[in-house]
Amino acid sequence: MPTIKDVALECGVSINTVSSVLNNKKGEVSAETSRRVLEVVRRLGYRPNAAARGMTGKRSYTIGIADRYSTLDAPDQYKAQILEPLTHAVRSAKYDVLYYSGHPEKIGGFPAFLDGRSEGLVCFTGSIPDEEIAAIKQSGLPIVFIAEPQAQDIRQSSAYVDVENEKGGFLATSHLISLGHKRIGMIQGFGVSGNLDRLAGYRRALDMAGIPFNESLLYPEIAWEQSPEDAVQTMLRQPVDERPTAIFCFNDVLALATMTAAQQAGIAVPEELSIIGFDDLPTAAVANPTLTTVRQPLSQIGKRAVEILIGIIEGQIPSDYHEILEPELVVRGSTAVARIFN
Amino acid sequence: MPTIKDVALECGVSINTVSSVLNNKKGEVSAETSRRVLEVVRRLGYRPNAAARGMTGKRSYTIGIADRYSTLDAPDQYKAQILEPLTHAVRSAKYDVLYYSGHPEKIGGFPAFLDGRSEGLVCFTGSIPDEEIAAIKQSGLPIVFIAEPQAQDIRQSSAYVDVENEKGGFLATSHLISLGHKRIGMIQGFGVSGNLDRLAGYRRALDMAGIPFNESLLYPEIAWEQSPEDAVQTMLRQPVDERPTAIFCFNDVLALATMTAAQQAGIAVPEELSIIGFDDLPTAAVANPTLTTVRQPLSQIGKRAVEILIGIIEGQIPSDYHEILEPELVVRGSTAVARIFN
DNA sequence: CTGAAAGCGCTTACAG
DNA sequence: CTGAAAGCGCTTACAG
Repeated sequence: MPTIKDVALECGVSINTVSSVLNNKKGEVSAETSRRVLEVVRRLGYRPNAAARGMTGKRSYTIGIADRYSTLDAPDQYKAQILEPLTHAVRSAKYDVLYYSGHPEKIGGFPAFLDGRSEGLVCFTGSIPDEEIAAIKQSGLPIVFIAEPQAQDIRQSSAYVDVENEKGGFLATSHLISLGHKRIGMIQGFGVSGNLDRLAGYRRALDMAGIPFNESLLYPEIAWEQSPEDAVQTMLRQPVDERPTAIFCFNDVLALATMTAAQQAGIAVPEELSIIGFDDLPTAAVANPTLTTVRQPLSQIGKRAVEILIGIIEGQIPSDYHEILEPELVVRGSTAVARIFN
Repeated sequence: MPTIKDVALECGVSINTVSSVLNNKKGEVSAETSRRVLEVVRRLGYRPNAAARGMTGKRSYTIGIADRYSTLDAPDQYKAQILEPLTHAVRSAKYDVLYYSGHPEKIGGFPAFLDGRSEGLVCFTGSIPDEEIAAIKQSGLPIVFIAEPQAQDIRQSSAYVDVENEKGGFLATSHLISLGHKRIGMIQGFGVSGNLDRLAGYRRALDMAGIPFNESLLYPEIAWEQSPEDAVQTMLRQPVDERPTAIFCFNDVLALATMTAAQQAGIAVPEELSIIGFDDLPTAAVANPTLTTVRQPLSQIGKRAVEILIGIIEGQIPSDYHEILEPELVVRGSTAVARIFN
């Protein structure tokens, strides 16, 4: 690859002159010289080296995506739904997108996200360990979280985009209650504070309906991830008048796994067990039966995250700006009127 | 952000020592010093600046995506289907993905793809002007094209992944012929040589069936992109015994547009007009009627492009390697036995 | 309007 | 085992 020196030599001018031409320093270079330089630049196919420019404080117009790599990494519809509009928005703003592989082994134990190549970061909260989140925050790099960070101090001082989780949990649970269900289970997620809010919404809906909260109907995510079949079996082993007739899963992936496991165990969905998810992934609409769920506006989340980040980078939006979007109940085929004895 | 100097100062060692520790020069630094350096690195949250590293010839483990930005840029399912597995494959290999916005205004007229930030490029052939493709090739940067490049010299000397387009065109047309169609139109795409191959396959199928090729049944893409309705109307204005009873569209987007336009014009699909597309985008399966099409293994294309590119970068695959994948006929609801007088 | 010099943050031979 | 020096390719004041 030719360097600025090659161009200067070929033109018989100094490298400063070439640099001035390329950076549009108006009035500092004669039209004639400028023309000649540009011609050589074109002929040689010269392109300023981004690393060298970066060293001199030039902007890179690059936005990084911070997401932790994992070898288990299955195709993740949740992220894919966010990433597409996100990338699109970045490109529309004429920035580049750097998607870090996020592999921890790469250099020491430090998040590569801070390697100076990006002017700002969109961070998938749920997939980054808290200590790295703290390090990223501390660096002062502009950042927008997708889903609110767990730690309160970080949350308050950070920009993030999220759905109103408490309301989502409330909508889901209220829907089940409106169908006559009284023993409503919940599969709880961990790791992100949004999941606690979904639980809070679940409890508020029960309260409002005068249904006492029953801790034994709360199932931890972990068991379901390891083996949904076993978890369902365990749940069904409870006496008929104690087991749930409906279950609210903190996300669609788990809801779908639960549905499959229940069907394999001979439990009809929704006739014997109503299931409601959260997210509204594309798969939810084509599952069998189709999955009732609480919709997150994922594409809006991706788009807004970028717009806010660029706003912060360019100084028009405060760095602790948050945006909370509305969840929406999407009723489909996996929930039905309660039929089993209550 | 702290620099290597800060770390050295804090440790009371020279910057070379810090650098040696960070780059794992075994045996060159005492265990004790190393430990101390690492401790300070951690405490300061120091992260080597990628730009500075890049300047000294260090590898960046970054793969660039060359794709031309356009303001029209609507969500593009074709690219999205390729990009997801592509990104996934890059991350699995522990490389980062740099998705260039590709906006031409950015610096002079030169493809930013050559700015030195990537070790190799995956290039969407169809969306990059030929002159830029030539510039990219000339740079010597490892590159894999998605869809074969038009210019023969470049094609022969380049690595690319593509579907067997001629065979795809043959499969599509043979399917229509097997349903009894004789007047089979084709909407032709331009810009990429693969489209010529699809046309060649169309002609071969006609030949084999002894159906004479009729140029008036060839419709140029451009008219259909500007206004599918008008194009359909023009087509239907032909006398009943001259207009096509079936049409092969070079891609699904156009096939879907044609289907909608035909329906709006009161033409029943597939009863009065059979339509077959190419690609098998997700939308094809949920259209009404569902779209018969020739499937490209898009996710395989994305994955293989990356694997080949990394192979080239790491010297295990020749830089003119090509891989041609099999197309597959997917029969759905938009094609039916010919009923109109032939 | 043009050129010589310093410096950005790192790594890599090369001395000690 | 550790440090001083050069250099990567650029840009930015600063002289002329």
